[in-house]
Amino acid sequence: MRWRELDREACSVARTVAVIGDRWTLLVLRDCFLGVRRFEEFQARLGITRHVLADRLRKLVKAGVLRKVAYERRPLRHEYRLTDKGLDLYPVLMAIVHFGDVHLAGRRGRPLLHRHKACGKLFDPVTVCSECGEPLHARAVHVHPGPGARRGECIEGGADGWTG
Amino acid sequence: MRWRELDREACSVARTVAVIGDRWTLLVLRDCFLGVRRFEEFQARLGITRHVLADRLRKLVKAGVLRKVAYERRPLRHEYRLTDKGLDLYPVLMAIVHFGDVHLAGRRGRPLLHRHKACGKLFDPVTVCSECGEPLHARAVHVHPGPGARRGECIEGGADGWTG
DNA sequence: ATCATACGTTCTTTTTTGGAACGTGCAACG
DNA sequence: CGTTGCACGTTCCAAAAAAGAACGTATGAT
Repeated sequence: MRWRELDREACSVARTVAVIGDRWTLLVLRDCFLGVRRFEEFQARLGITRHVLADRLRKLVKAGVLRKVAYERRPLRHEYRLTDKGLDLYPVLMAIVHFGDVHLAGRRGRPLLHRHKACGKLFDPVTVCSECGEPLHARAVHVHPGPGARRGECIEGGADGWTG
Repeated sequence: MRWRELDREACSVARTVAVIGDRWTLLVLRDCFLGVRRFEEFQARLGITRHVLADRLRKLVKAGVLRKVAYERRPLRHEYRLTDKGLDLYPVLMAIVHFGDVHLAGRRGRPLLHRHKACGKLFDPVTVCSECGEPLHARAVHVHPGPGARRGECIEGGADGWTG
């Protein structure tokens, strides 16, 4: 399987990975959620090659995650902003941040704190079941083919044996 | 910034991306959560090069996400299983799946359905605030430096301007 | 004129990946 | 005993992607 075939897999992980599954793309998105919008600022903060940055921004625009907005004419200048679709990646980024906070923070503690404006408190993101509201654990979920499944892809037999 | 410098950044996204921020690694983890454990099965399902698969499994073991377990002696054979740390990546994978389900599913619908054993219902993962339990939206979160922050990294000034 | 700014592109070198074959240890078959 | 098959990799070479630095372009400020 190559990059260009990934988005044709009948698997939501594969299709999403085709969009964001790249170290630079994820870091670009992190910066987007922190308010970065301009080419030069991404480049300076990330230390990414200009060539690769141009490529990743182009791909994110094509995927509908970012949009290019002119903020000045004469000379014409653009900036990159998250679309609504892009904002929907927030849970992915928060889940990544939380894993890092819990498992990879140095002894000084986590680098960034998050405050929920609605309740005013510092918080951690928690992934819960949409139906009962209880926190989700891998072992408490059973998975089976949906309408978009294709035979022999993504899930094959009983796929419950990961426990242990 | 190169791969090998990523994990030294004072940023939970960068550190997590240093572990999982790679297309193949994410697909390997997907398969782990679907019950795949053996080299040959990863290779057959993913179509990944054996060389790259060996490399990714080695890195995941080194990162403490997977562990190598002997399931047979004479000949000695190993399989790869998620550790507790690895199981903590479940919210990341579920967030990725959900984004794919919502934004990238074909017209036939989502490829996979998830049932919560605790309540018995088909569900979607929802990311909520640990303090008030309300669903999180990017615009409702304010971010500021924590104890592990380093000057000039990850967040610089007011970082609330991503809206719009 | 010269410099600075913002947003890229071009060029060359280094690193990573794809693809196929080979190596190892052992068991089962004929 | 020789052969086949399996599980788990490693090795080798060609192709693709990334790093690093310089160049291009349009404009406005000094």
